Amino acid sequence: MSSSNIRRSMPLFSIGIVMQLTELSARQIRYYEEHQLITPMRTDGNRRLFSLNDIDRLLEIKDLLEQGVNLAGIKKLIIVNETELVSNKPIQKSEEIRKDLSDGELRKLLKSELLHGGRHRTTLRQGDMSRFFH
Amino acid sequence: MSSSNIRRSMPLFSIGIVMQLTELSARQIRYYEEHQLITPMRTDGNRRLFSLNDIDRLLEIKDLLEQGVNLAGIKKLIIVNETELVSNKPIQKSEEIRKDLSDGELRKLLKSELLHGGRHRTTLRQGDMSRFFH
DNA sequence: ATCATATGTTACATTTCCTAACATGTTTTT
DNA sequence: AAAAACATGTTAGGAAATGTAACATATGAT
Repeated sequence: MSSSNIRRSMPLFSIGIVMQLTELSARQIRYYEEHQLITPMRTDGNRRLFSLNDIDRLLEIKDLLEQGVNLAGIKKLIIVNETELVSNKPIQKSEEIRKDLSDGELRKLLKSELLHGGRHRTTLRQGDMSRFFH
Repeated sequence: MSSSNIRRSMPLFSIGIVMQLTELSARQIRYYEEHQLITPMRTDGNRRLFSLNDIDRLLEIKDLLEQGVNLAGIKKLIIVNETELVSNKPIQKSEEIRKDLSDGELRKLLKSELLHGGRHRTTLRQGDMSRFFH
């Protein structure tokens, strides 16, 4: 870790200062911590201590919230950004959760669809069709 | 544009078929279009026609929604992904919207904070402090 | 041409997420 | 010790995503 990163992650600020710097309420700041968007250090007396990275993160959160993004989305965006910055590599296309449909099933559906203009009731699971159209 | 991309963006499917393939309601699909997450073609009679790209996009939307991301967040994530895929370059750090604080103002605050442990009431706009800690 | 079905649009009802407000106890400062 | 700042918990209110329903238009089959 570079010396600048060490400095930027050094716990420095109380929540009161962070409130002023970010114009967020204490409630909001704690709420974002509760949802693991920031993880400030703690003093012996259990007070939060925020680093410059925490503050930047909070400003980014505030920015995205004002654009209507919710916490779940912000979390993903932050992770993407960090992965980017670290690896400098393209992001892995959103997890391939799509359940597979057998080639046969899907070909039949498509053929039927294209021929008849579709008037059937087959219940289908979601599937990625990219294999069929290169 | 490659021939495969042409094929993947060819308008093929009615909303009924897309409902089956994605297990989304028509209401949902139209809602996502309303919020410009997809832009299917239209027939002369104003019926929607979806491409394979539209379907993949819808599956991605469904996936992210199930993970709790709202539409604003999905829009940003999709844009990020597409930018990635096209440029294959790291993403630009989320727009530098942060209003500047004069160096003097901020230095004064930090000094006061570090020295006194902060007991002041200055109203501050949000600012990026990275200039002060390299 | 007619009929049945799919789709389009619009409006209202319902549920979940984020914020605000308050209460209470603990730590820190002076 | 008294005051200020902070921690945690609970509660209530407003906005977003979806369901549902009503009615009009388009499409395809016979």
